[in-house]
Amino acid sequence: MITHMSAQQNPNHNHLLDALPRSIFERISPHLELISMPLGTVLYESGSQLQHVYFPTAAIVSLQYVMENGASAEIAGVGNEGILGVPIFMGGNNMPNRATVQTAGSIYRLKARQMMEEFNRAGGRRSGALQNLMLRYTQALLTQMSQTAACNRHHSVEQQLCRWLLSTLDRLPSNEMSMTQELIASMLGVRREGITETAGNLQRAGLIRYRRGHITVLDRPQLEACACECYGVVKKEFNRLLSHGTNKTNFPLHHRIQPSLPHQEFRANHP
Amino acid sequence: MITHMSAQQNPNHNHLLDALPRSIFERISPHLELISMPLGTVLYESGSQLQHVYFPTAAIVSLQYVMENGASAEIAGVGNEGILGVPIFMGGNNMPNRATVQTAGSIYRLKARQMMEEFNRAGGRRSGALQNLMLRYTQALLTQMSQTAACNRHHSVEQQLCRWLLSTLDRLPSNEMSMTQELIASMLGVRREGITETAGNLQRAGLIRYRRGHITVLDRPQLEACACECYGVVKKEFNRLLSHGTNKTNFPLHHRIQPSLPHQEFRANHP
DNA sequence: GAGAGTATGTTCGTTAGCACACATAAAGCG
DNA sequence: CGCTTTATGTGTGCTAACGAACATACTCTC
Repeated sequence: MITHMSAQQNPNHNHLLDALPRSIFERISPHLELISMPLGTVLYESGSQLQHVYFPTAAIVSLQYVMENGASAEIAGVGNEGILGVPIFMGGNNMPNRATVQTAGSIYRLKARQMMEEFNRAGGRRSGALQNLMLRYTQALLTQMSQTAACNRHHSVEQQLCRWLLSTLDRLPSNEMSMTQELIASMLGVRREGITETAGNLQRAGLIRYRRGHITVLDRPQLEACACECYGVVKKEFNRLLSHGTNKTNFPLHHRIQPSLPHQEFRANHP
Repeated sequence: MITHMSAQQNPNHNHLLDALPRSIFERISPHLELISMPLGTVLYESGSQLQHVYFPTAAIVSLQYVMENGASAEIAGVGNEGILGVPIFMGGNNMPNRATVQTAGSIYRLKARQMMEEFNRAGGRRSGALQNLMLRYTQALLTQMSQTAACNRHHSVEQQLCRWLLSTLDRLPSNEMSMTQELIASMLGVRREGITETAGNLQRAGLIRYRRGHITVLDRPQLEACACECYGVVKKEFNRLLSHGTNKTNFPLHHRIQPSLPHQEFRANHP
């Protein structure tokens, strides 16, 4: 169990938990278990019965879809800004996704029963604060997924790599991440060689530096300029939907320069 | 307003509305407005304030993301199995998507206020039936979006075209749809020429037949064989999450035989 | 500090899908 | 009915990303 601390320095915190009203937090905190999650842990598999929701603190978890032929693609990432196990309170219990730990760290775990009890605790005609927060997070997740869909359709590997690095960076305490190119490739659903080449370009341009299994972001603004719009869109939605009360979920969006090459249009839909 | 009819023959029905308990349905039905939606109507734009939720009956609406450069991609489709305006009850009010009518037809409209009133109407510790249903639908939507993301990453235009035809077919009363290749291309976010070529192949193989603006599905099982797994995964999730009580949302995967209904012609050019 | 294990670099041929530029033909409309 | 609009058909490069098969080099462990 943890106390409701304001300490942003505390590494063991999750923005959703932090955003809960004190009264609610105090009710559930005795049931929170802090668990250490090594890289590669599978929190749940496609179709498995979910028993818990998880609130990552330092850990980052990747939601991926694994295809019949074994290929995979990341659908969304979840770090200290979010929660895993959304289908528990949405009513479907599970989803055809796998949740894999992409960055080791600790996670708070809460039993499905306790979660549901609080989720359904309503004050008369109005829904409770936890329900409210969870639904808003779920909407942000919807945006993240839909943006991933559009991004996978239209953006280059380079743009996507930049986007991915930035969103991972936002969930980390420093500007260095422990991450192999192979792992990134499997997240983005592209070839490892493609990442090697692209990362090489970024390094030569001075945006990042890497050595065997570690990547350091050197020039964040430039990285944002190279990323596709998707990064900013998702970030803005998370801020809009989840910054309230404590400002902990409110990340500033760095200056986004837009050199974007004038693409020709795809013939928009119904003019 | 409509009455709570069991008539599956009635063209003006929406599976979510049909699945509501009679008592709830009777409360909201006086507020339902049936509106005719021509092709190309934009129900809402990215970032606009949503005022209503919409329950399609014969109409099919496409949720798309429109990129900065004008390119677009369909994120999810919504027909008589669903609802539009999910962000209203999720708490975010809007989303960075556009909702465009892809197949003309009628839609029930309900004011946001009425929707919220019923959504938050809870019986003590338990959430109401409407909330329950809406959250389950939203989870199905999550699955649809995540599947679109994975599909955009890994599957060929042919597989995607088959998937798209099938899921559109599921929402139509007959096996013919009024649809130009240009429109399909913009939905899938690919070039029109790519659709022309692929559709030509499918026609030559006898799976479909088409003429200027109309496509008829001739061999559904074959089409399913050519589609990627995504079609089945999404369909199964919708069935799992939304077939309850009345069996109206429960489509069998194969052989969906339906008496041809007279469906209105509409102008192929956009308003 | 040497070797094993694994991460990264590089190459070459292949392909799906793109961009552009048209030709043709079917509806719709006056 | 002929004319215009719009949907579809085709062709010719072109490029990003793929697949496979390697060569190199870092690090961790023993």
